[in-house]
Amino acid sequence: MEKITMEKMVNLCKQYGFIYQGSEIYGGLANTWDYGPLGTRLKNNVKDAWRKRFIQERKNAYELDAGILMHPKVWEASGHVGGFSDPLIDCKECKMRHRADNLINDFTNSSRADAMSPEEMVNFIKDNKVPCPKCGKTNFTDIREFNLMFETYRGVTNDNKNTVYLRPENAQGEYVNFLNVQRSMRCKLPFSVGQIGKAFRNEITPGNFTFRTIEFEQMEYQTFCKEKTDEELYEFFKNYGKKFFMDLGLPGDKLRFHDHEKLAFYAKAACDIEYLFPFGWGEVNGTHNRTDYDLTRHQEYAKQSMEYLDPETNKKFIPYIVESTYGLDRSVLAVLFESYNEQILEDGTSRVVMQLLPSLAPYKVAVLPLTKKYHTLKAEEVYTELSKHFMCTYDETASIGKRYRRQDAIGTPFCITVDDNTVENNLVTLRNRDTMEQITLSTTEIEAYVKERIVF
RNA sequence: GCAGGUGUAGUUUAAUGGUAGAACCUUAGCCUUCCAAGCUAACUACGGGAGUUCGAUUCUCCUCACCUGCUCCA
Repeated sequence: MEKITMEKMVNLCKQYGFIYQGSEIYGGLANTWDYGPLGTRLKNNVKDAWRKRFIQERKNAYELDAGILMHPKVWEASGHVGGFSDPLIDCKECKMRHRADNLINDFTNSSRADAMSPEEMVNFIKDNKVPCPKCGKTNFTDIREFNLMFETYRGVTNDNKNTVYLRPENAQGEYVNFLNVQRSMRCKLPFSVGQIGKAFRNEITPGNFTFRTIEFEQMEYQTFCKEKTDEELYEFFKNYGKKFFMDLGLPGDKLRFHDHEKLAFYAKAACDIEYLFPFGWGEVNGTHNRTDYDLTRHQEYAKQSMEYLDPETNKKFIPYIVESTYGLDRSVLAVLFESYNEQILEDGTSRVVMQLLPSLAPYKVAVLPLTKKYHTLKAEEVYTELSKHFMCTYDETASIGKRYRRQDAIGTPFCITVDDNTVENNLVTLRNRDTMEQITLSTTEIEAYVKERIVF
């Protein structure tokens, strides 16, 4: 089997309608991608799979759909405004860009820069002649703050007071609604609130196709709990997450845990799940123990109590949060890479097979009339009926062999051929993509046969 | 954002200072009763801009995008 490169995957995705370059006719906008008809189906199926595992099949789990635009104070409370832009600095000699805080911390082997202002960092670097790690010289630009949030404006004037931000993470939607959900759904700790939605980060880094984009979709899961249980839950979600990816068809030996040594300011523990992409290990999930940091901050900034009243002890406290975030675009990309399979057949020709799980495949069934002349009407009838139950496609052009190959290339698990036997006896031939087996089924049996095999 | 590379139909590519040839794909027709058959047609390209030139896809500059590496990643 040939190893697939990133470039090949980009072309494949374009050719078959999974993913197109964003704004392509204008030359593209860097690190934006549009999902085509098949990519959209695949993505939705991954969402549905996640929803099933994390909302439907779990007790005390609820889904939320919060706004992308939130009150600006949310981002002050969360720490994204102000203290949370990267202090970037460039070496004038070799043009290498660095983070000033990392430069100082690495130089002093401490974390002293974390408490410094940008001016203090610049002065420290000058006074101590901190060298550029690449060229060894000390000749840096001033610090330029790079805020990762996209800004937009509320109202008709571009007045600073009306600045609002596109959310850089979804979690705050759950946090600010913590008490709403708790009250209206009558939740007891621990309970979870999940959300699927877009987030935006104004990053300057390269993309690796859809792995890193400026607009991306997350599936995330916030579990509110008592402090005494959080370690246990944290471990649980790490493992539950890995199982989820394996259920998507990713093999265990291409998944690994990666514990963070350097923790974000709010986290007590952080662990990524990484998948082995062609370009190396890449994060597909992050599980964090965010402690009571976020709710405490919101209580402070909003001047609203964020406390939960424990009905057993009648004591009030701010819950701890275990967050587990799944990168949707990254999950889809991993599934695409894992599914790609180019097979050499006995006659020497090859077929590209996207071995997507039937539950994830964009189309579950392709209806193919054996000949255009005699079988089209009956085939359309079969197609119309099956379309009521799941996504189907229909193809009557070119030879039957070519049509099988087309479906192989987009991962359709089942092809149904309509021939004389269908017209006369309502019997179709169903061909399985993975086993290449062909069975004869009555038209009334197809629905049950397929439904049984597309459950996630 | 840095360094290197790439940019010709949907894809893979050829040639050229005188506006481009192919294969596959796609579409239509003929044929065809199960795995990219054949025949006949059709469609479609020099990433964008500026400059040099009588003339630029080709040379120069700028720009945009992608790829690889670095860097970064809440």
